[in-house]
Amino acid sequence: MSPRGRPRAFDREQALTQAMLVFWERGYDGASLAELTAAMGIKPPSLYAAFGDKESLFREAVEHYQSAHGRHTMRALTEEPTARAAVEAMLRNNACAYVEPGHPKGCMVVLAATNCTPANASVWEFLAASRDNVRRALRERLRRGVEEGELAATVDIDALGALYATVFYGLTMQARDGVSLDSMMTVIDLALSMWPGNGGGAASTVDTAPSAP
Amino acid sequence: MSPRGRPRAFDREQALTQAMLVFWERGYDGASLAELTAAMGIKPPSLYAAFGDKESLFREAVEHYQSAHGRHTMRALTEEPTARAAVEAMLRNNACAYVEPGHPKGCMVVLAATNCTPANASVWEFLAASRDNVRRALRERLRRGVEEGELAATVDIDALGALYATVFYGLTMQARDGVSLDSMMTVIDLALSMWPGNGGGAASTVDTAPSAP
DNA sequence: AGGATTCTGTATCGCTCGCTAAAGAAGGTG
DNA sequence: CACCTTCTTTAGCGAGCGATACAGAATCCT
Repeated sequence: MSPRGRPRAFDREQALTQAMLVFWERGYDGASLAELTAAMGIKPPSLYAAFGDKESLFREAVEHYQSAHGRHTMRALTEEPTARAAVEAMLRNNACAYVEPGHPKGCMVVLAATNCTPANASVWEFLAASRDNVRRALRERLRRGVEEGELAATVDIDALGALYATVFYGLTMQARDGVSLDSMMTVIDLALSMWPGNGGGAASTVDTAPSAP
Repeated sequence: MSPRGRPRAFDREQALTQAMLVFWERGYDGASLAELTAAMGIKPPSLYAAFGDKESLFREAVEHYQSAHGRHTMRALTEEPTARAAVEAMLRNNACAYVEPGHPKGCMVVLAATNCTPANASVWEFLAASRDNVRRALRERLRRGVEEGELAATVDIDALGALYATVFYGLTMQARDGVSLDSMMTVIDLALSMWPGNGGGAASTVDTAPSAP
């Protein structure tokens, strides 16, 4: 039951990966069709036949990114046994992913369209919605932590969620600006040292400068 | 001693302000000459005569931004009496500035060129250098805090500086994504609650959900 | 006044953008 | 084999980009 007509001469998945890398590094507007087709090893008509237009290709590239590199985030927030472990895993796994060799630094969902122009408004909203999903999942995980007795009922869920979201998105800027993984891990140490009910507070944590587990 | 020739028919400072607003919202690449000249109320030849080329105009716009809106940052880090007050003023003043009406949200130095393309590489480096200046000034202020006895000599200056830089840059993403000033202020409350030697730690701060001073 | 100088508006320039028409190439199906 | 379908290639479309040539207008200096 093979498809009729001339078979496709390139690997669609592989081409999509290359497109993702270009979008990741250049952003949506900054990635030109010329650079995309060159990286994918195909000509424009093949791209349009296989992926639609530039925006459709971008959306597929983002989904590919989320399943290949951003996977940690939602997995941590849904599968880790405790809220604290979830936040820690989310931050540490992403920090590691941000500086892996072989791809641009930082989070594609944050960096691929920071400016909203009339031309890319729908792309911006697409990424903004994804970022809001993370914020919502983070709050939800904290709420579950309260429900399960891990966190005191008096803890301000929204405030704590906003703090770790801020750190989360700040790490992407740090990574893109070339900050080392060690530095990011120490930032995460500090950010987690103020987890509610952690006891000692920040000072002791800073003084002993612990390393990541 | 007036200049010879036909006098300029527009206010250079005012035109620069309008250009700054366009770059702030659209980013360097996303701001077209058409939109810039329309906002400035002038035609392309006037722009090129007064500002050079697009990149020179952008650099001037960034300098204008830094003296008009980013002024708080370096002022706080150099003029506040204590390191803690400096960090707090830097974060709070910027959070307020990020959501002021009348201009785009978030920090222009962070948002105007997040992606580095061959065409805008020098612009990217210009902004990245400015961000590194903030990191350096932040570390320097903390180091001074140790020198003056405000912070214990055992405190890890680099780690603490990296943490507040991460929060600082994360706040810009939060602001651009529409997070409220209240939420950002609460994030700053939490981030400051783990200042070394703060005593109680985070839990009590979260429980009482204090408001900003 | 007359000339020198500088700014302004019109009308482009060459280039790159995202995208596509048209023809040839490679497979299946009779 | 002829025929149909689908992909690939070449070539180029209209639009928008950053930047400018040119002529006219406004000011100063002599």
